[in-house]
Amino acid sequence: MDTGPAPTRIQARNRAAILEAALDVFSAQGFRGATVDGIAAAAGLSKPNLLYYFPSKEAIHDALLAGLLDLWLAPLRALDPHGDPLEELLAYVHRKLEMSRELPRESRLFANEILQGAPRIGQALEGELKALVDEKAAVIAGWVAQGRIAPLHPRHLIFSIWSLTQHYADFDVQNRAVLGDEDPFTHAPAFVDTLFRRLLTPPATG
Amino acid sequence: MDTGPAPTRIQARNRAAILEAALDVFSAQGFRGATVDGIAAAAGLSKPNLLYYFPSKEAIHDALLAGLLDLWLAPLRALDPHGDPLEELLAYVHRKLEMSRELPRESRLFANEILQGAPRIGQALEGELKALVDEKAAVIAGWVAQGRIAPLHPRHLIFSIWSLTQHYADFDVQNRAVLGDEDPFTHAPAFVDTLFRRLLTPPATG
DNA sequence: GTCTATAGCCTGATAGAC
DNA sequence: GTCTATCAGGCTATAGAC
Repeated sequence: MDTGPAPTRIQARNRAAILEAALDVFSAQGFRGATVDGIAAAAGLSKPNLLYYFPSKEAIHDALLAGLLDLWLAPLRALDPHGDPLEELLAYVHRKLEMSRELPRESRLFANEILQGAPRIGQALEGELKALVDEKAAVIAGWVAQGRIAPLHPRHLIFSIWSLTQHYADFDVQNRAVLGDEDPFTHAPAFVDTLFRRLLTPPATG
Repeated sequence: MDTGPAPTRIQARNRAAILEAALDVFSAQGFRGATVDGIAAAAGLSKPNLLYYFPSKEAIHDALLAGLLDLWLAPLRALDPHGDPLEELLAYVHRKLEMSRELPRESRLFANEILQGAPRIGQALEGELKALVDEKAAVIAGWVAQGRIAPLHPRHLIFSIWSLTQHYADFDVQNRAVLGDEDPFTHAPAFVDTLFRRLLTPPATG
């Protein structure tokens, strides 16, 4: 009854520790910069032991990216076509900014992958990502057509939300160098709120 | 008269070819992902011949980054305190966007370095970059105080200009995946122009 | 100045004892 | 399941001929 292939508690724990350590290392050093030894050390395992759980370095990386995409798209997926346009979009912006604060390693892992030409998730970008953006861009275009938000290019609006919010994770080192003692996240929420409020609010008719 | 250490025409040409090739390779694969062999092949030289011109792989990378920082800061440096605020800032935005279009490799080289914690240019960020941003942020704060542009956090404004414009270089693959056949740069200038115009224009007084 | 050949190191992955 | 020991390949850099 206990000799089957059911995953042990230890197995689950070690797999999780490996993925956690790998996220640390891959996001900070990129795929090529990372070493299996480094990941194993960070996970508290020996190198061969790590390779008992994952067949290769690439398999660890793939497992991370596969789990990441859904997490990354969730906030956009949550954009409600039947909600108030300005509220929905601002809520999306704030969720994304919160993710940059809480999950900067995930953001950097993603940025590393895109920056180097998306060799491992290019297909997902053209498939899953494009489909979702198409769907939500149509919603935004509808809001524009109804005059409920100011006129703008829906897909570039989405790009601007991605770039502004993820910048606070991906370029954190630079932001801190410029700001000195001030934490970048102290004023970021108010700033992006102001920016998108002014961008999206249609001019008062009269 | 020709036995001195004066650099030959061939020397200058080969050095330039190496830096050009290195920019290709480093920006696409990161420092660790790049190989000296790959750079040498792209430059049309043998590996030992390349190492005759630069003592090490790191020396090539350093030479690239050193030449890059001034180029990268030039548009912000050109912001004229005595010009029209909205015009000056929009001109800055468009210069940066133009650089993303014309020099995407430089943008990606920089992004790779920042993303991985700026191990090689951290000092320049806290020195040269911070000093320039401090200076220009004071100019922007003055414009805000005079009511010539809408109130906002000057340094976060600068962050937003960086992130929005550089996004078109660094995340180009993703943008193209989402847009399909449409070139990202077709509508980018109009979009960022609209965005910053709405952000910066003070509400009409009445 | 440019090449071939190679030294020496690092790294991903495996063998095999326990 | 976990370890020590090690292989095999790829990499940076150098030696030495031309």
